[in-house]
Amino acid sequence: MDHRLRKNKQFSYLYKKGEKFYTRHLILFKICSKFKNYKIGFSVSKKIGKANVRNKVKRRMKEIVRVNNFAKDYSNYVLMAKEGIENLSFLDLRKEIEEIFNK
RNA sequence: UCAGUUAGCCAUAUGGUCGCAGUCUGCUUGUGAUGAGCAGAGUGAGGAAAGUCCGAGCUCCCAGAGAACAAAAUGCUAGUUAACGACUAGUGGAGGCGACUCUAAGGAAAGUGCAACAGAAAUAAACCGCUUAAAAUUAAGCAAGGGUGGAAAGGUAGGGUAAGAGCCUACCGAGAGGUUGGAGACAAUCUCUGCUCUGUAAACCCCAUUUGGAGCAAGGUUAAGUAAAGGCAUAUGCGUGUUCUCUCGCGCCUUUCAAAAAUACCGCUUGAAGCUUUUGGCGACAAAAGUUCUAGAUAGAUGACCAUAGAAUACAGAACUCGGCUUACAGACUAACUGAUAAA
RNA sequence: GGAGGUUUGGCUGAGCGGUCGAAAGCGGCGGUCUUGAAAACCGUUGUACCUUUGCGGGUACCUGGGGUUCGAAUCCCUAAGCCUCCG
Repeated sequence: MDHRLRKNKQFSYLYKKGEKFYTRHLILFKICSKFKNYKIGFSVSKKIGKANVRNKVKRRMKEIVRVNNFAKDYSNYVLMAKEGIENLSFLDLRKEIEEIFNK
């Protein structure tokens, strides 16, 4: 099963209609899905850093969500990174993602 | 040993657990169509992948040929290259004790422009001066010294003179001509000319050489329109820098709407390719033989944890593909050479 | 990925290689007016370093670094930041 969001349309739909949660370095958009499946997309803007930094942040977020299985409900998510996230360690990032999914 | 110069090379490795993206094979299954799932095998970022500063391939547009103009680029010589504004070897110039490094390096006597302020004067000659005569003014001669400036009529020394001056001589510099060496840039040397003619071309320009435009978001396949509206207009129009000539073709341009539609597939990775050896060349590089196939995504693939070794913690992530240039960078290693000190 | 533009004082924004630390406006500060404020009018106003008891004076700075030129905000090279566009 594919659990990634890939279409530009789906992203803009979530940005418009989704429910928002904030922490210091993250924003989470959430909306209920009509299928019995969850999907999650990751967004890291150019403000965060150069290409290799952005890739690293995205990989870490993917890894954390996959290992800890945070996204359980049948919903669609977009996890957006804010400035400053590139300086967090792996463990700090995990704490923060845990926090935002508990909200 | 210390300080340096140049060239090259590496850019963590090995093992384990979970996970990602293509490819191939096998099995299962499905759609209007492309497919989807599981298992196994094997592959998976860089020296700069970056900046996009040059040059090419490739694709589309420009109807074909010729001429002129415009615009842009390059600028010592010879070579290398598919090509280049790159590279190599040299020449001239600048820097360094040296190894060596840097160099947008054609033309100012084709023409035009500009040179603020200062200074008497800026391409031009007399402010302070010097000398002689006369006597406090003037006349004649001079350009050595002072001062201004980035630049002031070749420089230094000697002779000469009323004072001076290439006025004369020697050396240096400059120009013209010859000879020799070199493929050439140019170098060496000889003779002649006492030798006015600033700087700027990274101002216009002149000379020589080169260049059609856009870029893979190019463009194509499937599917889907002989859709609608407006403007110009039947050759005096349009045809990708402009103009002209000949041949030729055709209506041309703009806007809006529709479809899963910035979609699916192709383009997409075998290429002026890499590696090894030999030969030619001072070198850039070329030729031959053998050998290898080694990313191809499209919200965009490499991460997390543990162990061992360790100097490796930097800069940094392919997006059609090559050749360069430029910029960023923790460090490790190798070779050759230079200077200083010490010892033999 | 590709193509282009731009950067000048606290902000906006002119600027012919020389009189330019730089026009003009907004803003700030001081004054006039007012019981007080606003508006209006008048004046003034960049930063850093050095020097001076102070007034004042000098040097550097037009995104950073080089170069051409006697002289650069302006011309050339190079790097950085910001902005726009694409079937």
